[in-house]
Amino acid sequence: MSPRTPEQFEEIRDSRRLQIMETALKLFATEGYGHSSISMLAKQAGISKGLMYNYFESKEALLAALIDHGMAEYVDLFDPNHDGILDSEELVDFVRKVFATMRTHQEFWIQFINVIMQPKVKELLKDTPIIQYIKQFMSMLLVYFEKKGFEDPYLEVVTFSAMIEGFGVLMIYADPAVTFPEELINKFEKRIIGMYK
Amino acid sequence: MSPRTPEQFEEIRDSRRLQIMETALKLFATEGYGHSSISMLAKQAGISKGLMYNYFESKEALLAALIDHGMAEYVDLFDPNHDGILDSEELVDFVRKVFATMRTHQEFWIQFINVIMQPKVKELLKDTPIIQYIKQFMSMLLVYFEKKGFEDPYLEVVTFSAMIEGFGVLMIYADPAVTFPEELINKFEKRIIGMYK
Amino acid sequence: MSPRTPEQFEEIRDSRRLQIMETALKLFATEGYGHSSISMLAKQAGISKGLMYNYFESKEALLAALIDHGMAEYVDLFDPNHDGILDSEELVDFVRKVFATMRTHQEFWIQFINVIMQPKVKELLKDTPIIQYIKQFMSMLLVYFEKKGFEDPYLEVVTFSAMIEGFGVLMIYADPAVTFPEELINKFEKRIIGMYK
Amino acid sequence: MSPRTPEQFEEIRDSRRLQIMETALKLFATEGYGHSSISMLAKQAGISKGLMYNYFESKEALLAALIDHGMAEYVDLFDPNHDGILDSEELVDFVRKVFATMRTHQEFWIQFINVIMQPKVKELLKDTPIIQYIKQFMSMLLVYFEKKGFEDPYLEVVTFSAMIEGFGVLMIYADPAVTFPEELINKFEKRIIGMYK
DNA sequence: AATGAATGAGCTTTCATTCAT
DNA sequence: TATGAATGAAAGCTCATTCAT
Repeated sequence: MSPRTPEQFEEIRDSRRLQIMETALKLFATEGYGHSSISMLAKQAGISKGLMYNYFESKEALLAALIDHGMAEYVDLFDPNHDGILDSEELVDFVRKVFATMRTHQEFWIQFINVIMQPKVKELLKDTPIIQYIKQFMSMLLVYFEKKGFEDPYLEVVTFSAMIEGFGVLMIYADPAVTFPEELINKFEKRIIGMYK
Repeated sequence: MSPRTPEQFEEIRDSRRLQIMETALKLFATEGYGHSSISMLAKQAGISKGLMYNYFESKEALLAALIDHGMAEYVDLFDPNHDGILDSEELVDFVRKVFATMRTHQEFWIQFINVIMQPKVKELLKDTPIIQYIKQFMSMLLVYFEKKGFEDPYLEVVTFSAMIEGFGVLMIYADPAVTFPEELINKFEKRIIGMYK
Repeated sequence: MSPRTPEQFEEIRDSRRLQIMETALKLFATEGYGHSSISMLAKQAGISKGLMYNYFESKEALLAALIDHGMAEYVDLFDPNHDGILDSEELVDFVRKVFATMRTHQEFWIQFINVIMQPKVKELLKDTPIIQYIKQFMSMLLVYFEKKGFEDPYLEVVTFSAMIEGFGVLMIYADPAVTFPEELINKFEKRIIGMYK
Repeated sequence: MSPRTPEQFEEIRDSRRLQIMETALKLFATEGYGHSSISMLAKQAGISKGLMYNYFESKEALLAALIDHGMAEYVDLFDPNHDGILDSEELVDFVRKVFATMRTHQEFWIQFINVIMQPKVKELLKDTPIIQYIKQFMSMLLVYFEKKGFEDPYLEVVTFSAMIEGFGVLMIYADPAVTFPEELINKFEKRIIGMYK
């Protein structure tokens, strides 16, 4: 029982933080941010109410951290860091990564989308850099489809986006007790790649 | 001097009910159900807090009425009452109606979708007949795509659904100050019809 | 359809008043004064809320009227108007009348007692003349028992009162679905008369 | 510095619970359950409104706890745990205990009776085991009076009950500022014992 | 670092009362 | 005389947050 080193303390702090955030994500996704109380959160996380405030300044700060953390997982999706130009390979890569994420983080993905679609949360998002990344990516998409010779590139951007987002929404609305069939995800992925690569 | 007739009372009630529901839809859509208080609702509707309870048993009952009413607008979309069989014409009709709705009730549509996607609200939806209608429609779609000779009809159902839902979500996430361009809606509609008629 | 005479109007008013009061007594007795709302009262009486205020200034005024009216039924019990002296015959008469009332107005009696035992109501009672009558009657009882040669006349007053009140309470606490057996009332009445006449 | 132990927390909780219940009993007795607000209760108990809900789920739950706790004081009165048979000594014991209680817990007794006689409260009582105990006790009384050779044992049960309950009610209706004379309680107790031992 | 009792602002809801008709 | 829509004050209750330990 030697005293813990500062590093160990920090590790404990980090894992606690993460544990709280995971619990919160689950809770906010199922109950909604507004209907989730700190009491419920503390109980589900197995900690005291007071401790939560040791890790997060407020309920809203917890939400912000949640979103930041969640977005970090996705931000590089939208950043194929070749300044401003999207090529065929990168597009395919983007699609693959998106669906890989959906596949491997299915539960997290659904919960996360569920949370960021809540009106209160949308506001918070506006101040987040990811929005800039997404807009940039859209512009790049537009240029890409132009170069590919699509008749109406803007319509193509919309179609492409709608298909991906729509698929995500379908997953959310599927019976939550059932995992979305991976086979289906594969096929849908292939279809999109086939359409736009 | 003479008291109001029952008809007059009914008229008053009906218009007030509608007024409250319209205000509530707008509020719930922008603030979220959980973050909307009856105080805010009353202020925006220009009535007293108490009056709301003269028309709806509770905040949740108001929400339920909202959903019922909103769904009623869409339920016949999913009910091409030719017992169980969907033909090409009916599918085209369905798509046209969906996009017509998006076009003409754009504001309502966006608000409504915004509301029904909130977690607390999803639960309420489960007890609603529309879910049955949608499931039936999906089955009919599957049969339709089978008959049309699509290689993987189930994938087609998903693609079809994803495109429509995805487009709806895009509208919601577009800058709310700006109307979604009608020209774009037209093109996207044509594309889907072209793919599946 | 000749126009109503003023007398007829007054009759209508009086019967409406009575009807409201009867409904209120029942309601207050079963739900408690505090838990009874004017809405419930109006519904049960088959009138509008507004009309109630046409007949009574307030909910409390209705309660006061109720008590006044109820007490009027009992006030002469305590007023054997032979100035200040109670004789054997009058005592018997008193007991008979009390039990006659319990028998014939059983439902009313129970409801009435139920209402006047509520704390809020007790206060109202203090300003009522009946309290004076009861105190006078107690004094007369004391003198009566003294003259009768009881060893401890004050104890006798208490015993006498306790037996009558206690019997009343028993009736209230008996299963409300069942009428209290008349045979039992008779016997108990006889016993008291036997003890004190 | 170091956090409170679970035992300390439990101690705090227990004493607070009791304090709230005592305040509530007093308040409900004087104001009536219906007319007592949580605000008043909190003010009189010197706590915040919210804290009450940390200890009791609702106003009604508080009332139920009150009754449970109050009844616990009396339940063994009605349970002379000799299976089903009441003898002379036990009856005397019962009477003595009842009056001892009235004497020593006079204020509590009056408040408690005042509370349980309120209509809203009677309903709650129905689900309480004490009712069963009282019924059993009544049956035992009946058998006891039969064995003693009383001409009409059922009438005797009623008389016995009426005298005790009636005396209790007299105490409640006596001027609340004045303590009911102990001498009188003694005499009345002796009288009942003399009648039935 | 950790607890949960305690607070108070603000929520949903109820209800006596008013008033235009 | 009669209606019930409408009000607003106050009720019961919830919950993010604080703080002594």
